[in-house]
Amino acid sequence: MPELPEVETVMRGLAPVWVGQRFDRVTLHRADLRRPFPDGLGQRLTGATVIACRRRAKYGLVDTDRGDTMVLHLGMSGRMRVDPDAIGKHDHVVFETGNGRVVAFNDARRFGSLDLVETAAADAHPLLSGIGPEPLGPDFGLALLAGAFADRLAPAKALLLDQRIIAGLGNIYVCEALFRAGIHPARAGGTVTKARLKALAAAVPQVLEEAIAAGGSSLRDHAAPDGTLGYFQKTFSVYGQEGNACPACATPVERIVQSGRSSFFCPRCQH
DNA sequence: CACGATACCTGTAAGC
DNA sequence: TGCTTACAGGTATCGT
Repeated sequence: MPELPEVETVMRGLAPVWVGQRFDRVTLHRADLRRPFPDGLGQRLTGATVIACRRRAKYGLVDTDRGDTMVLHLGMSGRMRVDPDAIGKHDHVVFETGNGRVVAFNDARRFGSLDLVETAAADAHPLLSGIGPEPLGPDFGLALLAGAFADRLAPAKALLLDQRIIAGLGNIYVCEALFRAGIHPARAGGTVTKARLKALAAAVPQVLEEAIAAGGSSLRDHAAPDGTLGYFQKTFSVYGQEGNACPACATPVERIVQSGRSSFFCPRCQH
């Protein structure tokens, strides 16, 4: 589910519930997700007060006053359920804070992960150290894209999905950004024109900002951190629109599979 | 090194 | 209706 805008939305929603609050109880309903939980996770968090909820790439970071940072990844199906009516089957970790709020880390497919590292070393965490610049930050722009695309044979789609190049883009927003920039997803990176790279440099932050503003786009199994389901309806220009009219030229949107993943594009607008 | 394919796990929806 | 199959927003790892 979650790409950068969804994780951003989740962390923004978590902040008012957690920041300034102490973890009274942390209950683990299993010992691992994608990987084992770190030793002493519950003890290290219990009694700690949350200082900040933030995001890096698709990772949510929760800093505590003990100098620890919880690093959580929502995988494909992860959600943070706030004040759930009941603890369900896939609520793997349950956090109870001093304000009486309950947050459950729910992840049916268990592709997510949860780790705890020293805050000072968070950037050096093996999951985070190799990740490229934030697309909404100052280091992203035409120069970065031009450098990353130059001489590359890999398709534009694959380059944008590569977290070492840019942080936080996933299948949906890559499809949308390529559409806006008029770039065919299968075009080799090195053959994308300068003009289209420039359009892409503008399109990437644009699609992300719009999604964040919309409260995070979502598919059917995504919920806002406060449980609100109101933003299910966001539709995309090309993502998931196979056979539907391109919003720009009305040509039917096509789907191809690249590296086992669906790419949606307009065959007339994207080259 | 660059790139593609596959595995991980479960739920949902479409197809027969 | 029931069973089977395809597919899902991510990442790590293993071939070629």
